[in-house]
Amino acid sequence: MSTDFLTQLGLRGRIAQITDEPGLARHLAGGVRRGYIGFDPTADSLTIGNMTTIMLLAHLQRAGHCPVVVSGGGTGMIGDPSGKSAERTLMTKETVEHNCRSQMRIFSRLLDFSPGLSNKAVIVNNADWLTRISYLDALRDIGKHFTINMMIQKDSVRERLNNRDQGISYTEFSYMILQAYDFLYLHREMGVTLQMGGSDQWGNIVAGGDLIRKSAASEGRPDPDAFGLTTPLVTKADGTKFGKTESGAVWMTADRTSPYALFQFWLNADDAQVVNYLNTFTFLPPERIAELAASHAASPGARDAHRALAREVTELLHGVTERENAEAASKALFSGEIAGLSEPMLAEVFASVPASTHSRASLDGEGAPMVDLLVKTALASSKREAREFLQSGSVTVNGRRVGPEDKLRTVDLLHGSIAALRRGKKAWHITRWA
RNA sequence: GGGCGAGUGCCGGAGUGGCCAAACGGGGCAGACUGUAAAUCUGUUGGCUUACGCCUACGGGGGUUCGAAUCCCUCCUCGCCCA
Repeated sequence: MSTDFLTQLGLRGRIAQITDEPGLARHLAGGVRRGYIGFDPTADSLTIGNMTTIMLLAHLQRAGHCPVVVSGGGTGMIGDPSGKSAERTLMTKETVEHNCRSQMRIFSRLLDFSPGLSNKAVIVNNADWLTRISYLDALRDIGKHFTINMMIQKDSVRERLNNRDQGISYTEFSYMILQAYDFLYLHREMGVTLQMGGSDQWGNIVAGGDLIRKSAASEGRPDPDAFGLTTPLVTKADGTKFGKTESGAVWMTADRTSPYALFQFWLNADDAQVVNYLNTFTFLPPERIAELAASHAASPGARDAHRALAREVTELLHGVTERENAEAASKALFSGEIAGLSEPMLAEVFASVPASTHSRASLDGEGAPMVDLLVKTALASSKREAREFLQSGSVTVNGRRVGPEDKLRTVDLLHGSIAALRRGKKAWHITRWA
């Protein structure tokens, strides 16, 4: 199809580790291959952290291969100890199932599931096979191939073993075996030969490959093709957690993170990371990214790269229309000149910004105190905090700065019905008064 | 099953009868500077109150005391060691 899968990922700096690079390259060149990534059903949506690995599948498909999404309905009932400092609470079966189903809508945005396609994307749920194997079979057929010695070498396990306050349960300890079995099962039943994931999954991925080889060996079969590839975990410039904002994680669905919020998130990306993000979260060709990098280096203040990043990702996840709205809102809001906008234009711009409607009568007489308004619109979490914001001059109404004693009156309304509240530089809330 | 130890705010982590809404660090938020960036500096970070102050909080419940995060009992959870 297009560029070779590994080459493409290499150009983008998306490869952390590969089990057998030359081997995998040869293997991929030899035909349409199937590669999979597992996703934990810990929520009914996925975050942009998960997006980094979904993009691996997307690139795989674009290179002509077949991506397989494994929804962790089975493993999700156990919980992966990787990267977790504490034992997790088990989710109910119902929650896990609901989350699995709900996540499917996301994959269809980035992967092509068209029935006619020869390398169409496939989605499976590992609950389908994991819930069927018996404990005894698992111990005999799978457990035999794992030594405890090897398992306790794993970083995530070792950390928990050495931790004075947090142990690891047998349940989570066994997680690796389940994930390895996934790979084995997919290899046997669907001809999947590649497992991918974030670099924190390296241990689990290697274990899967080992299991495939060992069980083939024990049955006297030749060495099967089983490869592993991991992608670097995305971090912020300072190496801290990525994908968090004031309101929590950045999600891939509009019900949790609005297209506008998503757009803003990328627009505000650290300079040092923009190019990396472009490579990771967009399909823009490396040449185009190089151009953007050059333009950013030449004039960082213009933030062409940020804008391109925000546009690409928002469009990818929410479509053209939503992206246009988000972009228009962003532009209007931060140019500061909302007061000059026409009413229909305002409506369009604000469609993607948090909004609420209030009773016009409450503005009569004295007017509505700003303090209360900030709390009502959730721009402040308490009156005390609201006062703090007002005092420090971080709040504006329709572009005009307001103080702790100020009240909103009918005459302040834009077009007779709208008050656009802004706290700090980035937090907006539109109030309508009817 | 037995012995020992731990459970504090978003996180880490002090505090071991009143001076504790709780040191310190991180994170968050806001302000300044800028480019809706980073770094830096400043402020702030349980709730109500203009404020004096009040209320809720240190795993759950009960108790001792004028007064408890701090002492006692009990339950829960977790860790370590022994079996």
